[in-house]
Amino acid sequence: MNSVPPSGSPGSSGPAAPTMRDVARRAGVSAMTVSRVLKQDERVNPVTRERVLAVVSELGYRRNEVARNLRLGRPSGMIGLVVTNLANPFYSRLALGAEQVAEEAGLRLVLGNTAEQAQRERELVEDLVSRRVDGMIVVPAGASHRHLSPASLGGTPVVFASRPPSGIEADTVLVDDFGGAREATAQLLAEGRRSVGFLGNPPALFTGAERFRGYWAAHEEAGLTPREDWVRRGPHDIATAEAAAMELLDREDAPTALFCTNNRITLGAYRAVRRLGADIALAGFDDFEMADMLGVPVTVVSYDADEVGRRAARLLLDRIEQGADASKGQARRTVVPTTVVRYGA
Amino acid sequence: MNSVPPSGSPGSSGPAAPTMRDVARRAGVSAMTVSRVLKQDERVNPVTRERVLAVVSELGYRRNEVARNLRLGRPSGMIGLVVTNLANPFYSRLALGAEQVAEEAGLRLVLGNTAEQAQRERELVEDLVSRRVDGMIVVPAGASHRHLSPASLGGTPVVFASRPPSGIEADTVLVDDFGGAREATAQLLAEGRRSVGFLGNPPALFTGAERFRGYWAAHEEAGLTPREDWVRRGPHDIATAEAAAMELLDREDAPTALFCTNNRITLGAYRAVRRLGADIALAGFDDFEMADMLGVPVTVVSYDADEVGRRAARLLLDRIEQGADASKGQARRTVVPTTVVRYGA
DNA sequence: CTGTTAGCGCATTCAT
DNA sequence: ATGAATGCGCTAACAG
Repeated sequence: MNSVPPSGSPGSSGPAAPTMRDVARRAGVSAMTVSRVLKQDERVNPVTRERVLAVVSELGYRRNEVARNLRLGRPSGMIGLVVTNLANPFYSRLALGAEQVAEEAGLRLVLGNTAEQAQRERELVEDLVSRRVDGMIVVPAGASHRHLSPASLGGTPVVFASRPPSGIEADTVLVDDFGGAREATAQLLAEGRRSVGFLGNPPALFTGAERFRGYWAAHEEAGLTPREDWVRRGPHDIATAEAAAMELLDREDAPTALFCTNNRITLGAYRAVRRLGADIALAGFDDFEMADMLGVPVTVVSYDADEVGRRAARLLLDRIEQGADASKGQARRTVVPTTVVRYGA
Repeated sequence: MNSVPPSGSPGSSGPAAPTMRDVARRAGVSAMTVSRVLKQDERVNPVTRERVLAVVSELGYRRNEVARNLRLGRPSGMIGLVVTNLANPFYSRLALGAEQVAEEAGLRLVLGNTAEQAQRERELVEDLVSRRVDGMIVVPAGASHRHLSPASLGGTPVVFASRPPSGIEADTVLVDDFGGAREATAQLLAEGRRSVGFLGNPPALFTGAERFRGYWAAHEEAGLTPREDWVRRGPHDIATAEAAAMELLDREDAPTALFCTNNRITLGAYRAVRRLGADIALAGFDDFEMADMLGVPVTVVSYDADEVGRRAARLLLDRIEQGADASKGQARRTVVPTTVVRYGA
């Protein structure tokens, strides 16, 4: 599918990048000496060093890191980042956080977007292993993740982010989906909104299931049981959320509040509330700008998406440093905390 | 299916990934035959092929693409993407667009974030060249871009995105900053808002300068001259934009409309308008959700950020295919169009 | 201090 | 249809 070979140069190959030998020849030394100079090896005659450096800059020579890594038996010095949807700000922040940590360790990030397609994920991961990445961070797409086990990856360390692996053990960074949803829902209930509807992610998605669990738990702790007919687990964008909210709110026994599983859903619900002019309180996962300017009470579950990426990268770096023993040791799981923020009406 | 990695030495280095020779030995053939099988070379005995493939799957062997590319004298099959701020949705969409096109060509994306620091950009670019990327897409940060010329990059093709290079010629993809700003401002003027303030980016930024030019041009075309004291080029986030807008609007001779150079500025201005309860029309670059629900008239300059990334990637692929002749041929410049959308009061 | 030898994993060329 | 030699660019390990 995507195995189109990288385009070589069909025509006249341009002036090939100079090699160490080119530098060596021009400086009247051996390649080894050039190598030593570039490696900051102290035991090189200062005069020789200067001469070499002069030629290096004259020729615009750059050490070929690819060949270097090969010779040193090292991986590529890159880590793979496989996300499901880079257009989602959550994942671009995650990428940013991961990039920061990787950068500090001198590692580069190779990006892949799966668009939630398990098949693409498979190919991507395969390709990254073939490129000898040091490790990878994956937001898993499909249901089965056996193809992501260290074994089938030839030992390349993997860290899961945002969603846990199923069927295998591996380091994982999650958001406190359950706790955040529970706290936000509890907030609504505590404010006297006793009938809270649910709008959002399908249960097949880990985050969807967890947030629904939290919504439910908050009710139980308040001695309540949510009404199933106030639960809508279909909407996935602003438009469908708006429609679902309209349908939920525009009737006799409508709920007096809604819990939404992400900010797109919240925005859709908000539109419905505005159109109906009803006194409905909103709560939702994901903070967003303007939440305080909406004119209706909004409770938001906020968290640091960058931190998810940073932690994932740190876990991965740990594994990478462990080398062969990476597969040993317990899989670690860390949960990034959430904060519930209440914006006044 | 189940691969049992050979138990490695108890020391440090884990079970090294199997090589072609390992496969060859186990299959009782030469490495060359394995290579041929993996290359889909037809002239291999079908029986031999099957035997080899069996061992490949048994050992979980993966061809080392790094070594392969080195041997073939090819670059790494990756393209570098250097952006100034991945947290900005514009750039994450750009990345997504570039990834799509790269993916189709079988190329991977290597990501780097400069945080607008020229020094980081320099290092990043240097590193990418050393890693032998096929080419790179850069949103340039500093003022001088000579370090990004094909010459100082050893011939690695570069495409500029969002901002043009200064001092060198290179393929570039821009957004119609001028046209969009002009049209949005003209819209305000046509609606009878004859006094339009300006809020936004410093002129040092290309986009800031262009959008200001557009703002100015719209006035001239209407036979007007903007009042300098209605221009605020300092604000860079919501808070500072809100403050600047407050200061601009809360006085006798306040403008009746504001043009904002990006959506963060627009949101800040909106906050000020809401707080003052004044009849102020807003126009701004960048579309955003909820623009139609703000309760004040808002005109927005919308454009396809993915398209910027896609076009940049296509230009780059062109250059890459040209091979040595990449430096030849005119630098091409393409401008992604903008659409002005008017959201009712 | 500096050079020579050898080889990382793979594929081209030339053999058989 | 298959294998042996050779080298991509680089560097550890040994000379000297």
